[in-house]
This record gives sequence, structure tokens and C-alpha cells, in this order.
Amino acid sequence: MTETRTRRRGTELEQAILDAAWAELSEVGYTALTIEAVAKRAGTSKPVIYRRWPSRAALVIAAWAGRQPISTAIPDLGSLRADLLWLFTRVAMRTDTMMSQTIAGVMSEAFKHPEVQSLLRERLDSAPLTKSLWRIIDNATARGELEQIHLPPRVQRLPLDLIRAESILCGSPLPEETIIALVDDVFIPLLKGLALD
Amino acid sequence: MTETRTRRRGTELEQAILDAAWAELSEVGYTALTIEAVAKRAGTSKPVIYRRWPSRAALVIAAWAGRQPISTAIPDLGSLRADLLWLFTRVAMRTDTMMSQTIAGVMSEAFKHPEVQSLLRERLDSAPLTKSLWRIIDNATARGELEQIHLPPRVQRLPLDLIRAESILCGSPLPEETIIALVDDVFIPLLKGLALD
DNA sequence: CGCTTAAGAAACGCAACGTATCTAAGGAGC
DNA sequence: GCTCCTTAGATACGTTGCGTTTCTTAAGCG
Repeated sequence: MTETRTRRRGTELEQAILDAAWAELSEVGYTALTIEAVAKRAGTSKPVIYRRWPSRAALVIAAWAGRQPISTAIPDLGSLRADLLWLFTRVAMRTDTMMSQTIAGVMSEAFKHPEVQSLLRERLDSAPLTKSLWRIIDNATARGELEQIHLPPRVQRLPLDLIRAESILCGSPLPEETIIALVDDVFIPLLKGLALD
Repeated sequence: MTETRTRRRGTELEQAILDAAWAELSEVGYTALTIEAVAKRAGTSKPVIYRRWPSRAALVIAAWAGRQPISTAIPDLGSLRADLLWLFTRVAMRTDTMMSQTIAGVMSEAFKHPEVQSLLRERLDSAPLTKSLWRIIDNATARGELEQIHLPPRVQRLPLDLIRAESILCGSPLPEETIIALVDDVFIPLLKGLALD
């Protein structure tokens, strides 16, 4: 047992901590994640972490960043409904239990550490999804299923907002009926309504 | 200082604890609420509380129950849009910072104490709101603003879901523009879309 | 009046918090 | 290569709140 472990610095150390935080998050979830456990797993100590991030929430958000590769690839399944179901399902799968727990936990902590609120909002940004949504709607328009419509920002965010709310409140994974209801009872009627103007 | 304080039991004691919990919640918020503080405020002790509720979340939900008197009174402001804005605004006002914090906190804790999840869902039930919504839509239909439509459950819940998600994520009170966007960009188009069938 | 139940007080061990202190390692400059 | 300065990493600290245990004695019921 040689204690000759080289002492890390800067980016290397930071990345090791973020990796450890992510691993802890995946294994025990946000609620049970402790700074001490992250430090131990990263082979470092609490002060090193506290020097970099002011709170558990901030650390977790930092670890979260860049962990969810976003594919913008969108299929054309032949109908607006099928494409939307595909999109909603994909979003729902990404918002798994661990993520729901993290979001709820960070939201809750944001009242104590206001600085994380904007970080969280950034992390929940709907922009990547928006592109997919446009694509799906363009395809539907090309097919003649929809009139040309303009999507207000609020509507662009809606799929993410709906699924997130449902996942956090009711637990993941969402049953298929829920996703179907969101598409058939809410989103498609909304699109048809927007197409009227 | 006679120590002759009568020792309470049953319902009287229980109510005193719930009152204390509600007072603590209002004063320090969910995040900072501790069982010990509630016990102290209620003039009792921790075990007495733990004998009744298994967790902070369960206690808070119990204290919350019945605290929000629901008025079903609905104005007729002469237009669907005005009525909806009134409704959304009222809902948003009820979902103040303290409530958002509580909801987020309980959601977060629900991953540790699954039994509170159903309690929370119950507490967030949209039924009271639904009645108001029907009334508003009936009025709009009578005015000729809308076709007769059937509202799927998912749509009935939507106003509450949208406002809650926004309040928790972005903080209360919601700016007026947000409420206007929810009504003009989402809910009214959705109703028009539903009216097509 | 005597018995049962449970309120309330006190203390427990535990876990994690966030901080302070110290040492020695690693780069930077001369 | 030697010195200096930063800071990693170890350790220990006091604090807080948890959830539980133990004990007493008041309250209510017969």
C-alpha cells in the first residue's frame, strides 16, 4: 500500500469530483447524496469541494451539465400523432426517477440557495427539444395535416413542462396512457387550435 | 409560574400540533421547518408528534389540509379570456412562495417516504378548480364564444399544473405576462382546438 | 379509587452539516 | 535546483436535527 497517489489539481481534480458526484447521484439519488460521500468517492475531502461549489445543489447541477447528450434526430413516422408520441415518449424516458428526484430536490433547495435557481432553469432549458418539435410540425405541415403555424415559446416548452410535472408528481416511468392523453387530449388539440388563426 | 398547565389529549392536542405546524410553515417555510420547533411551539414534545405522523412531510400535509378554503364563486366578466385570466390569476395567487416551497419539499421527500406521494397528490387535486372552469366555459358557450366541448380530465387539470410548474421553477408570484401567455398562447387555443371535433 | 393509556420531559446515538487548522505536494520563478 | 506560494487532502471541530428510548406522572375510565 504505497501512499504515492499523485495529488491532482485544477481541471483534472474538478472533473474527478464531478464524475464522483454523478456516480453518487446515479447510485443513491439526490436525497441521499452527501458531500462527504462524493469526497470519499473522488478520493478527496470536503473542503476541496466546498472551495468550488457552495452547496450540494450547485455541485449536482454542475455534475449534471453535459451528461445528457442530446440527439436531434427525428423520425418521420408518417403522422403527426405518431411523431409526437415518439417525442413525448423519448422525453419521458429521459426524465427518469433519478432525474425527477434531482429536479425536485434542487427546486426545494433553491429556496435556501437562490443562486441555483437560475442554474436549474438553464439545465431545464427546452431549446434542444424545440428543434425536434419544429421538425415534427414541419413534417406534419408538409403532409397537409396542419396549417402553417407559429409556435409561441410557451407552447414550445409545453411538452417538457407537462412531462416533468407529471413525472415528479406521479413518479416515473410514466404509464403509456398518460403520454397518450398528453398528446391526444392536450398537445394535438392545442396545435389545431393554434392553426386556426 | 405555576406548572399547572393541563395536559391535552386526543383531538385537542392533535389540532394544537397541526396549528403549530402551520404557523411554523408560514413563518420559516418548509425547508427550515423542524419537528422540534413544531413540538416546542405546540407546547409538547417530539415523541408525541412522531406517534402520529411518520415524517415531516406527512405532518405538513396534514397541517395543510383544510387550510385553503375554496370559493367556487366565479364572476362573469363578459369574455372567455377575461374569465380565464381571472381564474388563472386566482390560482397563481394561491400558489404563493410558501406553497411552492412546500410542494417542492414534499415532492422531494416523497422519494424517501413514498406514502406521502399519494397524500400530496390528493392535496393537489384539481377537482375544486374544475367546477370553476366548467362554469367559465359554460358561460363562454352561452355567449357563443365557444362550441359545446367536452373537457378531458387532463385539460381540466391543466391550469393548475401549468401554474404550479411555473411557480415552483421560476418563483412566485408569477409575472402577469406569464399568466397572459398561459391563457392566450396555451389554454384558449387548446379550447378552440377541442371545440373543432 | 385503582388501572390503563399516553403526554411530556430528557437524554440518547447517529449522521451530515459547514468550517478551521494543519501538512505537504506541486507548479512557478529565479 | 532551490525557494515560494498556492492549495490538495487529512482531520477534527462544534452544531443541528434526526428518530428513538426511557421514565414520570397526568388524564380518563371503570
